[in-house]
Amino acid sequence: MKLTRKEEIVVVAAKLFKEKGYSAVSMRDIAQQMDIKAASLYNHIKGKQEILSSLVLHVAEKFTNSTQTITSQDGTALQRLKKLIEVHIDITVHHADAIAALNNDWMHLDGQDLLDFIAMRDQYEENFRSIIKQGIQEQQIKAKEPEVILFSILSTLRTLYLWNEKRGKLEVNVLKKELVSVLISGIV
Amino acid sequence: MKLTRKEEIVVVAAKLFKEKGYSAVSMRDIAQQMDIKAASLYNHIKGKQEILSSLVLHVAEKFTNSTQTITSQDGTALQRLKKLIEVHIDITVHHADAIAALNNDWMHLDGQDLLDFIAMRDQYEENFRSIIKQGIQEQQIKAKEPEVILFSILSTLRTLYLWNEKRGKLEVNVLKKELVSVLISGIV
DNA sequence: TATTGTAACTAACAATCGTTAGTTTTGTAA
DNA sequence: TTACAAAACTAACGATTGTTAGTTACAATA
Repeated sequence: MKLTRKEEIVVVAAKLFKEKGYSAVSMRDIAQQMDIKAASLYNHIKGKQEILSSLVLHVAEKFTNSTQTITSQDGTALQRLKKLIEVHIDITVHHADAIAALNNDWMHLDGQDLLDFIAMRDQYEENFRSIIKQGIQEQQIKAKEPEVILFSILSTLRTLYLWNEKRGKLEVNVLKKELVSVLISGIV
Repeated sequence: MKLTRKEEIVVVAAKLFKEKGYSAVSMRDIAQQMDIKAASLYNHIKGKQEILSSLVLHVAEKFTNSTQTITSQDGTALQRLKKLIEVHIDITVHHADAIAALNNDWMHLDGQDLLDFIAMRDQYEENFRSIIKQGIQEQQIKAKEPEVILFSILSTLRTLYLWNEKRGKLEVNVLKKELVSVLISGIV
């Protein structure tokens, strides 16, 4: 599929944001990477903020929709949790750069974009939390602090983008299987 | 213990860096937070870079020294792993803001500081990795991909600083016990 | 061929950046 | 009270920031 010029800009910017963060990347940096002048970017985008919000909100929607779907379908808590991990890996593999911005640069969103993001993130976490609590109630999951379990799994999934480059040799399906096993059954 | 004026600046800056990242925080922001003018900061520090390197290198040394100590002492792989998690929690609780910079702003170090940091980080990871491999060899740890186990535990520990605020009610010793259990024995 | 839309350009803007120089205030010790 | 050092100040610097205005190059369409 062919990208529009705007999409090209967003892709290039995402790669730079991942390296140095949103604030440390100038419009001139982005332009240089595309072999044009900074002013030319404005033929395609409204401003720097629009690049960030395109990047972050798009992938945030993916995550929120995924958890929403999984929560609404039936299945045991463990089946849902497994599915959640797998979906997370899929999205990460295909949108690693955007996830970097989602993790590290979301606070530079402004106005309604920021509010929308926070709402989506909260909803996402709440869905995740309810699955864990369901699992504890059904005695499929150990009765540990739900927040400790939530945090532990979530932080691993969120940081997966950093590790995706070094994945290299490891095939996606193997990664899914191993990570599901480690996160759910532990390492002993 | 009373802080020097320089240390005060570093503490204040760390808090701001945590919120918006190193690049998005100006010297005027830091000065304002201390109720002085930006130029006055330079009576105590050489520049913005020095704030960052004080912050990051100091806590990086703590981590590297801890793993080094644990690796050099005797004990089974699991005992070491448990100790490693506990030490990580201790450092996080006392230096949450510095860890934010260590995680998110290390790439803005320059020159020798950057090289020193990378060297310490690599050594730290290598120590961690060797403990896991030792555990697999001794059949105390499941024969999963070592990198998956390493990454999974490490990303949880590294992101702990984000979660430390919400910890609130949860006492440190309880957190240690629960997190060790979740990371090592899983959740089922 | 003439027209039109896309996408590049040059030049410049006001604002903010980290930082320096030189000066004044403040607190402490002689 | 005087002397000195610490720590603040004002004013300004050159560089870089995101962005705008106006113009030009080029390809597709009528």
